[in-house]
Amino acid sequence: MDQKRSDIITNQIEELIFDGTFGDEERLDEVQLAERFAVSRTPVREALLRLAQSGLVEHRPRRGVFVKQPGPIALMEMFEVMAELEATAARFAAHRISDNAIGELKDANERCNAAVEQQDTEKYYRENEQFHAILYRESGNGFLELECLRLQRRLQPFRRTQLRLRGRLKQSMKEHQQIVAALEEGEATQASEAVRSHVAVQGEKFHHLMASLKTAAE
Amino acid sequence: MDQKRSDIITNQIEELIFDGTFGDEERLDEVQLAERFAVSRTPVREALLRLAQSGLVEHRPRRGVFVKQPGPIALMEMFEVMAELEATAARFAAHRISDNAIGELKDANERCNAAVEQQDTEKYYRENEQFHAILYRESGNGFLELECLRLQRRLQPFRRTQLRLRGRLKQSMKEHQQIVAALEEGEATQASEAVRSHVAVQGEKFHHLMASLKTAAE
DNA sequence: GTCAACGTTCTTGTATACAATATAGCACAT
DNA sequence: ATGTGCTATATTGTATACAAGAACGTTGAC
Repeated sequence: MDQKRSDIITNQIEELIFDGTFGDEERLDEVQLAERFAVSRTPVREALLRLAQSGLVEHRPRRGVFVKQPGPIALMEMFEVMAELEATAARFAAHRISDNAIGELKDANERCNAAVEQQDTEKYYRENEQFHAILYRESGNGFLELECLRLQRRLQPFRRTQLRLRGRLKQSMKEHQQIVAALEEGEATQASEAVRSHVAVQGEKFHHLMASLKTAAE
Repeated sequence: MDQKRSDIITNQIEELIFDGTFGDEERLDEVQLAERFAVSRTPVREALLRLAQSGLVEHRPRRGVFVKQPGPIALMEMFEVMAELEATAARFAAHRISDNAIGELKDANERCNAAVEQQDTEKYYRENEQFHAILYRESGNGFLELECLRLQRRLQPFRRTQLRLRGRLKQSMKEHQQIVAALEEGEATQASEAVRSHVAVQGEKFHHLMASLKTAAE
C-alpha cells in the first residue's frame, strides 16, 4: 500500500526547510512546489496545511504560507517545555519502568558510547534519540510519549547543533548514566531533575545555541 | 476580511462531534458534509485534515476519516499531562507573575464565585477557563501557553462533565484561592502542587468521569 | 518629482472532473 | 450452505478549471 503523495510531500518540504533551501520568512509558492515534485497543487496544499499546524510555517490567509523559523525567544521557550515534558516522563518512568526497559536504556547508552569513541556523530544522534524515545515510552503515558516525540522532532535540527559543542558528548553520556541509575533506584525526583538539567539549555549550552543561530541567519 | 470557509467548517465539524451528532468510530462522509455545509469537497477535506492532526478524528488512508473519541485510558493520559503542564505553568508563574496579573486572577475568581452563587454553570465554565488561561499566560512561556490552551480545548467537553459533580464547584473555588495565595507568595512548589491536584483526575473525580463515559456511550 | 488611483497580473481558495482503490454484492464452485 | 472470486459501485485521492482577492506596475494629477 503506497502512501499518499501529500504525506510524502509533507516530509519533503520539511526537509527543504531544515536544509535551509527555504530561508526564514520566505514564501512557499504552491505552483513552484507542485512543479518541483511533479504533482498538482492539491497534495502540495495538503502538505502545507499540515506544516502550518505543526508550526513550521505560517499561513496568512489569501497571502500564502511563509517559513517561520523560531527566533531565540521561541526556541528557548520550546526547549524549556521540552525539558519539563521529559522531566515529567522521567518522574513517571521511575515508578513505572520495567526491568526489561532498564536493559534497553543501558544498551542504547552502550551504543551511544560506541558512537562517541568512533567519532560517529551521525550514529550518536540516532542512538541518543533512541535513548530518549525509550524514556518517553516508559513514562507509561502514551499521550505524553507522543507529545514528547512531536516536540523532539520539532527541535531536532537545533538539538543537533547543541551536540556539536566540544566536550558535550562525554558530558552528555555521564548524564545518561545518572538518569539510568536514578530510574533503576526508582528515585523519581532524582531522575526527573537529572533529565531536566540534561535537556535544559543553560550555561555553556545557551551561549552555543545563540551563537549557532547567528551563523545560521547569515 | 472574511475567514476561509475551510476554517469555519473545521469548527462546525468539531461542534458536531462534541454534540454527539457523530458517534465514536463513525465515518465522516466528505460528500455528505459538503452538502450539509453547501460547499464542495475541497474545504471539507481541508477541515478534516486539520481535525485529524488535532487528534479528534483518525485518518485511514483511502478509507476515510473516523471519529475517534478517546477511551478511558487515553482520557486519563491526557488529563495526567494536562495536570503536569498546568503545574509547570504555575511553577513558572510563581516567579514570573506580575502584580497586575494577580489582580486579574482574583477578579476572575470573583466572577467564578458570583457564577456559583447564581447557579449559572455556563458562566462558571467560561470564567473558570479564563482563570486558567491567565495562569498559562503568566507562565511567561508563550509556547507553554499555547500547548496548555490546545489541550484545554481538547479536554473541554470532559472537563465540563467533571464540574457537574455535586459540591465540586465550591471545592474548586477553594482550590483556586489556594493557588492564588501560593502565587502571591511566590511559593513555586506550593503553587505547582496546588494546581496539579486541582486539575488531576483522582478519587471522586475519577469515578465520576468513568460513570459519565458510560452514559455518553449508550 | 512624488503620491495616489486604477487596471493588469499573479496567487490563493473553491469547485468540478477524473483516476485509483476499497467495499459490497452476487454468482459460482466446492 | 458456505466460501471464494469477480464485478459493480461508492469513496477517496489527485488533477484541472474557475473565481476572488492581493500585489504590483503604470499612468495621471498635483
